[in-house]
Amino acid sequence: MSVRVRFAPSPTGNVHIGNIRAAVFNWLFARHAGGQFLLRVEDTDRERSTPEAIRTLLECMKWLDLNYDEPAVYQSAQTERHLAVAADLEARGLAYRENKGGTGECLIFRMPQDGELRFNDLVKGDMKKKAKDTQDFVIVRSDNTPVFHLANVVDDVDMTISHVIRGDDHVENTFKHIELFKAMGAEPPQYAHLPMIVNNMGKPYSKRDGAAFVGEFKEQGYMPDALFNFLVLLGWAPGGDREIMTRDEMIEAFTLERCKSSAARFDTKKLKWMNGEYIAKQPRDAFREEFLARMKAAGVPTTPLSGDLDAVLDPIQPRTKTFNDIPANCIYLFTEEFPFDEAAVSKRLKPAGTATFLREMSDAFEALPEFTLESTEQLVHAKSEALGGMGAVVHPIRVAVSGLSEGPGLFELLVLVGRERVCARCRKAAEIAG
RNA sequence: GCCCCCAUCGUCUACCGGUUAGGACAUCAGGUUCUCAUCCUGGAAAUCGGGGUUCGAUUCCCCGUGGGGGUGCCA
Repeated sequence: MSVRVRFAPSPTGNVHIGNIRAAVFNWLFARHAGGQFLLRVEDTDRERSTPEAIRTLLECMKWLDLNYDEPAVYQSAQTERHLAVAADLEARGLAYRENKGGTGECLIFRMPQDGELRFNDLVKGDMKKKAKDTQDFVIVRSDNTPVFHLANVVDDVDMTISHVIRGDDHVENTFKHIELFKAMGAEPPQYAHLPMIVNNMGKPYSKRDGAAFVGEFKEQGYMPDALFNFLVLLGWAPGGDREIMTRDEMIEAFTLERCKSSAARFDTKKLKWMNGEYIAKQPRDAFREEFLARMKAAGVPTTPLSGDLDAVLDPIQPRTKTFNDIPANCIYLFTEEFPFDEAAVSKRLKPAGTATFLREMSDAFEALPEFTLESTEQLVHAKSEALGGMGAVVHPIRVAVSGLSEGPGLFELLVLVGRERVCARCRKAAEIAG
């Protein structure tokens, strides 16, 4: 039987990180097996399933490059089919009507009462449950709309899904779903239930724990490949010591047998580290594009005060952890209107004598026959001997010129800013220093 | 309450009966460097508890404890 899997989210306007992880695993599984990965939009909730919400979902898929092999299926278009199956089930006595809860008659599917129900979960292993511990369940509401269980199974049958890979929270549902498959005379798919992604408290990861939706990671400046790679490592490991991998390597190595069945905590620190690794290795063109977008969004000019853009990007790219910290980290290279970091000012500019020192430096820079990496370094070295250490010279200059206590190498920075501006900034900082 | 599942450093994980229990993030201490980032070296850091099975258990089984999930005319 050929491998056909699906990602079946309901479009709510946001795609939860745990949900997209399921999509990632489905995608990897399909690609590894050379099968099909399909998208089914479970848009039966008319309230929340707006065109906007669907667009957001599709954008997330695209952003993470989770390409699907057939046109997306919209569940809302299958309602007639769901109800037809329900009617058939009722006609065959497999479901019955009852006014449960007094809101009108609904259709209830009959679960077996004797024996044991079981299935082999590809991640969790042999799963079993006594039939008496299960309950009949509603498949069509009193307002004649199909319930999730029915719609989900009917669609899986129609789409000839071979493997259902989904979150842990569906384990119990599986016993119901399998009975539904059997009632429809269909072979149940293979199941694989993925562990949940939890927060520091071990609770399901939610908005309260930080970025919880794919869109938020995008906004915060994470690269899709980095997020993808990080997500893959939550509940799965390729074996050996590999962590940062290309998609092809992941596809090659991915198997459900290597999936864990215990919950995984979402560690933002590691994601951030990984993102930095991906950004550093990113082609310059892609980085430049993202850089420009972030600067524009922050309202910062995108033409360097001097030199060409790539000369500025050289020292910036390897230092960038997330795209959204770009503007603050290099604004001083693009405008004179840059802020001074308070802590840096009090530590490096406030000490007595700094004002005088900066004015001297300004004069000294002015007097240099040429303003280069070598000449500035030579000058600073000379000064440092008189002042007891490079640090005493380098730090105040750095803060004066960039407003920050960290960044590219000082001489690189000086040349990037240019002599004229360096001198002006030193004098201006001298005033701040008092 | 009842049902189901899970359990290795702080975190993500490797190990599929015999290892000084490995790696990564984070962290700490050095080194390189003008800062930061990078890079290099080193440190601290784990098998939830109790029973079995076995010559030998992190690994297999049982119980306990802890955590999670389910128990909707939500999905």
